[in-house]
Amino acid sequence: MAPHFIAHLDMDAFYASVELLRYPQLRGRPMVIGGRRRATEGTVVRTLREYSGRGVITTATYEARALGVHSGMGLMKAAKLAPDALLLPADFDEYRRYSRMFKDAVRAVAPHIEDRGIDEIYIDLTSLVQSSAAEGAPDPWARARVVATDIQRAVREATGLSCSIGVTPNKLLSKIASELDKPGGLTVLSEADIPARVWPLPARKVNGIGPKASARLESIGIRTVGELAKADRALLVGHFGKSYGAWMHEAANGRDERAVITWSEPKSISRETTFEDDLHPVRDREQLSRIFTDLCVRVADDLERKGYEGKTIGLKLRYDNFKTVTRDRTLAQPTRDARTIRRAAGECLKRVPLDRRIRLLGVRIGTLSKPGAQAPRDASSRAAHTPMLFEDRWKS
DNA sequence: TCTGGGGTCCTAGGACCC
DNA sequence: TCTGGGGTCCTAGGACCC
Repeated sequence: MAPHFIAHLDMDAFYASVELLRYPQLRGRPMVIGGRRRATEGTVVRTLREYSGRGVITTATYEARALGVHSGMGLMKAAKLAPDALLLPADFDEYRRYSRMFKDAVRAVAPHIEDRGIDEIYIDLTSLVQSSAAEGAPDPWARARVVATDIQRAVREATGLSCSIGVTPNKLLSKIASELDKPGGLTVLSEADIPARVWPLPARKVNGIGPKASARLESIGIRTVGELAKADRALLVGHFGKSYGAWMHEAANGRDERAVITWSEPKSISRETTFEDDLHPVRDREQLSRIFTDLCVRVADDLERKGYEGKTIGLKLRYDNFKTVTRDRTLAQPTRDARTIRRAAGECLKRVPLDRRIRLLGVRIGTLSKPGAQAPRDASSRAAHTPMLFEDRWKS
């Protein structure tokens, strides 16, 4: 089979880098993005020391990372490590604008791209590498490197931002490769490079092996990708199940057949919020009710704006001890109406214990479809017989 | 002063259907 | 009454990713 040339492109410290375009005088200083915007929009730029409240770091500049802080870290913890690091609130509208700009710039060079969120994409370079065979270098991997360099230049010219790219025969390896030489890196790996470049890495570097799985791997003496690749398949299947265990073994050996998908339908839409202070289910019920209704309205607005309706309404609730529960309910007909969503979510609320303070409240809608389109035929009529409405908790 | 907000996918049991 | 196999939908939770 002809080899594929798949790139993974990852913007370098994306949110922070966008902010530095606005505040170039801050360049070189440790800086993190995160937290809520102040109600009083006075001084936007503060230091971590001055912050109090909930929130996590969404992006840290490389200067801040050198001080031990990283994305996902709680801001209060980060403040202890780097009290003088600058803190900026996130401006997602601006980041989305730059996201569109860099993706458009890439698309102009290499149109076959898969969105993986605001700051990264996969790009299938195969046909470009093939079609450059006539005028380019004889080695296709050298030609892939040229294309990737063109892409990096296009991104920089369009946005002023830098990115890192990995090019390999598949998505899994490219995702690993793009991280190997950040920021501004370009790492090209073929099959033959896997033992030297990938096997020494911690198993955690494989996209899909998270904190839980890597901890369990360590408990059976597997720390690196190479150790995972050489592990007995049956052992992995025994520990992680047929599907996940076998996948892990394939992944560690650099095998991945997934195609670059240029578009897919959304599966769900949700809105959630973590409160500044935990709320009491009874004493703060009016505030909760307002927030609850607002979340439903925002979900309905999102549906409207994106042109979907949905059938399964979900409630998510996180208690002060961080335990999270969800409930959902499938309606007979899809909806995009805020009141209908609110009513269904309200029914979900009645099925959840309310004996602790609440940290987070969220509303979700799934089983999406386009209104007007013929709904997928549902032979079952179970969804149609809805239980009687109880008295509304957190009545709207 | 731990731990945001938006997602996807998987598992597993029970209901229900053929 | 003692017994199938396969398939889909619904629900709850959890791992993982950006």
